[in-house]
Amino acid sequence: MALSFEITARDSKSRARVGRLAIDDRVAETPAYVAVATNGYIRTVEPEDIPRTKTQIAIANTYHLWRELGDEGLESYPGLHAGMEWNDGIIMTDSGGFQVFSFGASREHAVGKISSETGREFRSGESMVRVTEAGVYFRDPTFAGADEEQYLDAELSMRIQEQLGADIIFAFDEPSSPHHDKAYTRTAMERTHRWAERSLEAKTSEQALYGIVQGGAYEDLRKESARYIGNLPCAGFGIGGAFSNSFGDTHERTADELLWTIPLLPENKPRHLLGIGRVEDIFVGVEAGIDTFDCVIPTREARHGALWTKEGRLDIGGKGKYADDGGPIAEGCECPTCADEQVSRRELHDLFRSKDLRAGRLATIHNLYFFNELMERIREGIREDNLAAVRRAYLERTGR
RNA sequence: GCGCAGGUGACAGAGCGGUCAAUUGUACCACGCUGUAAACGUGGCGGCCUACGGCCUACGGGGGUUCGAAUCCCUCCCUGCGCA
Repeated sequence: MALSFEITARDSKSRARVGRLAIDDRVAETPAYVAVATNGYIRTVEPEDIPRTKTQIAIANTYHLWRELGDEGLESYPGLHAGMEWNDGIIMTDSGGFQVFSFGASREHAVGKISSETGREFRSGESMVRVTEAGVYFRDPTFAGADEEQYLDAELSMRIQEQLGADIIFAFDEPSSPHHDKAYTRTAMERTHRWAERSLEAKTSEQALYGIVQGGAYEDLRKESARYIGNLPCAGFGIGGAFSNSFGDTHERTADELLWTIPLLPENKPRHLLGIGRVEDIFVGVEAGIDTFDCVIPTREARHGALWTKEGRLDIGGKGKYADDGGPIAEGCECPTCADEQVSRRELHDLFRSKDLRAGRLATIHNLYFFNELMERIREGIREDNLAAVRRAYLERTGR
């Protein structure tokens, strides 16, 4: 099993490129959108739906699968391709590094909320993780085991990722947080570098390992991290700790971070932007030279009733006006939901309102298709050296 | 006709002398979601106003008791169940 990456076209006005990412006979054309399948499946969607959404790559999560399956469950896990009943696509696993942030720093400034799943109230302002040089302790009441704390480090992350059997795996990292100052951001970045070395060292499989660049919003740190990680013998590179306009950040800042980082990474290896993004973000990333993106937006927002179109995001599940709208979700959309099942805005709205589980599936299929089609258009745009036309087609009507 | 139980905001359903414009859920409205503790979360939800405060109208109708009533009493109307 070996990753190959071939650049087949370039944009003359930006760093955008078209590529062919292959792992054995699994192939993805890039730039590509990666569907998020945290727990080893894309929520609400059936295995047979995946190819119909033009999805080429999916990403599952080490931490959440470990939490769900436990050590024993992992022993007998048949692997993600079997688990997802999806043999043709490329599958990645995130290392669990993001949970260091989402259970940690992101909670420290978060607004309190209640999980309806567990009925448990999680107070904001309390980190649930303890980061040490060796690894991270998670205080997670929803963990399969009954232990007070769960310990995860680079070596264990590699072992779990090997058991999960994705094609591409990520180094264990500590994402930078917009809540941290420069000194801590440096500390986390340097730790991430050491953990990347340990991840490479610990890996025994043939899986392609991506190192992760951190460094937050600081130019010197980003560059330092890109040089460091870029020099490691990784199959590809992830760029982490980018939040676009979340957490008070901006698209411009994301663009800056990418522009500092990417020129320092090997030209002929794939680059993945972790956790981003929305349509505007995709253009920013592609033009900066990103090859793959993963983001929960298409799937999560679909379940929340929001449908993505060239007119922008429509709150079909939430807005009463769609009860009287018999039109298609998106004019001319060729997705299975719109073209095959011919679901109207009204029908979808009614399904959401009646809490019908089919709503999430239909919406998820549409959104995934929408983003995958966007990527297809972007590839065409780069090949034709007219990315601007694609940008116009997607962003003009939303005023971005 | 008699007996019993009830009539509370769009609906369901708490409250049972003051801290009640009234708990909670649903519905509805607005907003949010970026390596998924999210098929979810936050806020609003009688009207009016020179709105971190005030005024009015409100707990089936009417009338009482009381400094004060959604809460107690009388009466009328209505609903459900039981007996005729």
